[in-house]
Amino acid sequence: MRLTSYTDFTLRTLIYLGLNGNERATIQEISECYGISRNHLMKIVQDLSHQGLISTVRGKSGGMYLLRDPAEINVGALVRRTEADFRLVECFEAGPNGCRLTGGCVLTSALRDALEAFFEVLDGYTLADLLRPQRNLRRLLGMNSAIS
Amino acid sequence: MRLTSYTDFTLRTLIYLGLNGNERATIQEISECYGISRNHLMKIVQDLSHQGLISTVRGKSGGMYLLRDPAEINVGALVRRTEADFRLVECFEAGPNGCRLTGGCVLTSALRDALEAFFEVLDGYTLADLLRPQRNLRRLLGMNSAIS
DNA sequence: TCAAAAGAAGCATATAATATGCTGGAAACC
DNA sequence: GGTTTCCAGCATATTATATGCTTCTTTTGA
Repeated sequence: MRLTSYTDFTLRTLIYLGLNGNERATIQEISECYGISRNHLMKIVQDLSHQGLISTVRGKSGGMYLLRDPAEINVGALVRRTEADFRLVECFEAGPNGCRLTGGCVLTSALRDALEAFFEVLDGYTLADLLRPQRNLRRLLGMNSAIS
Repeated sequence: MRLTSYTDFTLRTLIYLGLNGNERATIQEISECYGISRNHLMKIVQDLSHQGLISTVRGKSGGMYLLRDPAEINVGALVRRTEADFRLVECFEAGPNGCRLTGGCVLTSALRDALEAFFEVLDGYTLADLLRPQRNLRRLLGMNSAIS
């Protein structure tokens, strides 16, 4: 039971951008800072862009920046979107799946409830909460101490 | 985000045995009933046996049966055990992991809380709860209508 | 105006976790 | 004694995910 690094990187990218203020950040810069794959990050950035969370600018002196107020970006909603596959067990999907217990099994609903509880916690966080220890985080990322 | 089929099959096996009463069930029988791999189930059964949840008997007319009262078998505890890897994100594990935010990041604790909430729900269920619609479940599995 | 910097898009490959299969062995029963 | 069943270890297949590669297009600044 784990989240994909896709989700992980999505959140970390938003944290980076949130800390970065009005400055533009490039994919190159973020991938190097976190030590993650540039290609993988590329797709994440495109998704974030399609979702309208960030704006990307091509060309020289291009890059990306947050479009929305961090307080409006909900972590739970974000994870629900990036994490595509919530099929905790085979029987989570509708239709004939082979498990003969389908229809009478209490387990399915128990797991659904548990998953819901998981997200309810995350729904209580916004990106702004993740950015709270701003000074410390900026230091960890080696950003300039002046906050834009 | 999904559980392994190992966990799924573990739970289904216990449900089968719970419904099966004092009868012995063979690996063959259970794997055919659910349409799952005999080999995979073999390992699950061995683990359940090592955990002291079931007793296995070799040889002709051998098989397995539940050792403990279903009301004493907690679903949360079971899933915690069968699902080995809870590293939701890279930074879940201690030590140097590469993420520069480690130490100042709120995300880690948010995810820990969410995971805890997930398990708290499952901790509220025992195998006995899963067996509740007994008659219906036995019918779904094609078991004899007489309950031993 | 042209070259360099940056993102866009599609496809191919690698990696890692999980699941499945295979072979041989040992115990229990009839 | 032989058949049935679980036991154990190793090998292979499958799948989702992550990474890499190549070729674009857009933008900007010298």
